[in-house]
Amino acid sequence: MYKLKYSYKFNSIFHFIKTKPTRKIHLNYFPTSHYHHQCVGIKKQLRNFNHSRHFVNTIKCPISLSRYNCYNRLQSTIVHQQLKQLEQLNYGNDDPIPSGEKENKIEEVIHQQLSDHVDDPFQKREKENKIDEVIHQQLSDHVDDPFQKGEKENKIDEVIHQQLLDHVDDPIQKGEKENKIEEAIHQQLLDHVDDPIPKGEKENKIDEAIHQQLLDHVDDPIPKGEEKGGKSLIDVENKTGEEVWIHYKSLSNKFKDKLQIKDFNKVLGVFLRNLPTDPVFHDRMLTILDEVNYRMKPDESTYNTMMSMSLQRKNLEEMKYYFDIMQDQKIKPNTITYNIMITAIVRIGKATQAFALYDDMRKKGIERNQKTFTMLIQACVKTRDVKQAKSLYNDMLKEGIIPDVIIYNTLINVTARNATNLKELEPAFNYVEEMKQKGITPITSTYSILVKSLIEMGKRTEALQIFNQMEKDGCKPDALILEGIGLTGLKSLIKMRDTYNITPSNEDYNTFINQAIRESKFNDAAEILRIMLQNGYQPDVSTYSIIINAHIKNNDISKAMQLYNAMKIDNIKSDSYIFSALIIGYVMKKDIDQAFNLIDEMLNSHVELNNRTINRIIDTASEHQDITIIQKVFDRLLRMTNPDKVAFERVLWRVAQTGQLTMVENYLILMEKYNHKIDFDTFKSIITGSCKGIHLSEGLYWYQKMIDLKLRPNHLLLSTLLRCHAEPKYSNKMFVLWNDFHYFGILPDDEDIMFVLLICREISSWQMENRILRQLKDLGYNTDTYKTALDAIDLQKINEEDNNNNNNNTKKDESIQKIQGLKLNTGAIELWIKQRKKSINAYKKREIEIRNAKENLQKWANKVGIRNEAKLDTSAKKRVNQWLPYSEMVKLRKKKEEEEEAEAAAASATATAQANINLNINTNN
DNA sequence: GTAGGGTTAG
Repeated sequence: MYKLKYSYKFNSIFHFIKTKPTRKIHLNYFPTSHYHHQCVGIKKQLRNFNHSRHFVNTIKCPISLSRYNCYNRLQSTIVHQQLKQLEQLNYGNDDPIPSGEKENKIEEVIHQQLSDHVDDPFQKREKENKIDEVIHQQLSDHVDDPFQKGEKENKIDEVIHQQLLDHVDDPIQKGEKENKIEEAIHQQLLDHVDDPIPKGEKENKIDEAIHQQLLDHVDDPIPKGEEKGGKSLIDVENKTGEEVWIHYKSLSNKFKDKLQIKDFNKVLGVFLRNLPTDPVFHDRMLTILDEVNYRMKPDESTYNTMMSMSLQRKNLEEMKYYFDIMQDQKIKPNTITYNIMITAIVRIGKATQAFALYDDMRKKGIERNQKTFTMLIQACVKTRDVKQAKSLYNDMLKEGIIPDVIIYNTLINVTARNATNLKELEPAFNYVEEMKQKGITPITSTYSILVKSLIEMGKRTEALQIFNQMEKDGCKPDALILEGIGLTGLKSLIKMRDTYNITPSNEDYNTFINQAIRESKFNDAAEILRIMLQNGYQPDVSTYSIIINAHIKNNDISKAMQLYNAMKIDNIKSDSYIFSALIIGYVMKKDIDQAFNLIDEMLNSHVELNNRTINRIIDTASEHQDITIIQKVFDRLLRMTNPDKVAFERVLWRVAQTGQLTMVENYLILMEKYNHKIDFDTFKSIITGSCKGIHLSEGLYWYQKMIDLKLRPNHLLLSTLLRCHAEPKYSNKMFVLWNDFHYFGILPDDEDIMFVLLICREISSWQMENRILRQLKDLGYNTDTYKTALDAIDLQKINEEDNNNNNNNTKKDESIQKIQGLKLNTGAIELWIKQRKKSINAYKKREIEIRNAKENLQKWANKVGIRNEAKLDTSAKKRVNQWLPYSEMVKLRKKKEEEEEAEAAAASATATAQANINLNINTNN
């Protein structure tokens, strides 16, 4: 099977298929989901071109985008590919058809094909939905009767609700200054946004003006002289993103032909800057990239801008896609390209990958600059490696790069974050001295970092010294450093305004409001908002977001929605955080319909329903006792998005808590249908879910299933299972699990060992206890420690029982105490759990012992385990037989890989010989 | 004003 990479042009794929008529093809065309529909389109195209006998598969999309996005994207991308393809296939190079006619024909064909394509995903979707419906009906048939438990939950709900109401109402009844959020802040924000009509009118006028300009522009013939004059043909200066978009759309094809790559890049740059205020610019940027790809070759700036877009959208997969595709197109990444990649990777905390990119840069001779090193030093925050930061700083100096204030701040930050005492913080102060000597003035955040670190150490006096130092250095405080020294909310605002004579920024105001709300000083928050509005500052997304979130936390969705609607009038676009908060609010209230209305609105305004939000929604729905809630929610999510594997697994985790095997199975079927691989993590979710719901036999059922599928458990899973079975009545099952530690070569930790040994004591199985101690000895453990721990606990237990018996006839309340004590201490396990902290500390110094045990265990798993087979119980024996020794497995895997490589090499050779096209062929796997 | 960095948050 061939796997075609996404970077190949549609034509190349066609050629390839023509030359390899009998091959199965795995069409791995584009990794993002709007391209998923292109795959659908291409499949259809292939069928149109009589290649139906070729089996073309699409891959699953790693990114979930709404179908709305797909719909929009479909038009621009497919048109260009089809144009190219039609030009070559239908008309060749000699062009027998007069140009006007040709264009019309192409347009006709495209139009036809486009409408085919547009319909296709939806038709397919409909069919799928029907299947879903059936499955979901089946699933909901299996719902556990939730009402018994539900009643209890409702009561808890009631109590909480009452508490919240109390919390909100109390101040008013008492007439205290601290108020609920309601009237005060809320009303101000609402008042602020009255009168939407004048704004609308104003906008209409702007629209008209732009429209007129455009008409003028289009009518104007393009002056020929300007073409090569280097003067830009498209004017983006002093224009809003919206204006540029309208301008761009109005340009004729002929005019666009005259545009150079620089012009397109400029437009992309404008759109990028507009992305934070309106996510619709994401689609617009993709459209521009399509046009560039159609008309010419993008350059590194084009892709850098696209990657910067991905950086903003926090979409690393998308970014990697651009990074790969630009190299496929033989466009060389530059410093900026790498800086963007490194920034993104450091932000997700993968320091080693970031350093690998740095090495890559050095190998390729790509210059590093200040920004590169800032991010690399920043990566050391995550690895807690101050030395590495220092050495990177030295590397930087060696390369002749002059440090600036941000580099110093980062260095100081790395040092401060890892300092636990004044001595460790000293290098940070040295950096401050060094920068001052080099004539670089520290800024507020420089002091801020130090103050924060000192406060965390409990060094308040020193923190205040730094704050005073800042004032002496002529540096003005901001909301953050004031918070550092303990000033927040309204107090902080007044201090800033009256003592320091500083006009707070919009961010300062937002911080103050946030602080006040956090401290439940709602009247203060309202006052801050009043001052803010009075001073002519407009509330922005953050202001709204802070207050909406406060409402949601107070369980007041209607107030939150009022503000949401107010934002619309205020013409501020809600971001994914706001939507997410509101949707969660509705799910908490079990109002699924409203939640999904909001999701619809969210998608319509081009805010992506990201996996983070999807998973939050699922988690919130999970918390309801009523299992149908999460089923309903997930069902509807499936209809409109493409939830990731983790989302499925979260649902499985919750569903498994009901202990219903068929329900779990149905979700597994569903998961498979959505092309998600069912692997260890999937079973981990199911098994831990079963354990949480105390459905132990179901948990073991899935565990067995997992092993049947030749999936290997890890320590955490085995340990979890072992712990749930740590009761005398489950002792047999527990010993099977204990054996599995050895079969799978997983080293039990001290807690695991104690759990098993304690159960042996509880059921008085000396034989088993001895066996386990022998095994441990084989592994190189010092078994005396465990024996001592066991004996200590046993003694206590006996003592307590004795006491209890002796005191039986004394004072009544004392005996009640004893009975309660006994209840808590039934079983040695509980007793040990209470004390285990001590014992774990006692074992801490045994690192070498544990390392040796690991090695021994591996040997044991490979050889001894099988030799000792006779001693094992039957189900364990079966398991051992299923599992080859590790080294055998490695050998087999290597052999398989080699075979596949050989096959691929042969296939590749023939492919290149037959088709003289630039196609890379990868083996599957 | 073609693209990239630190301190804070929902």
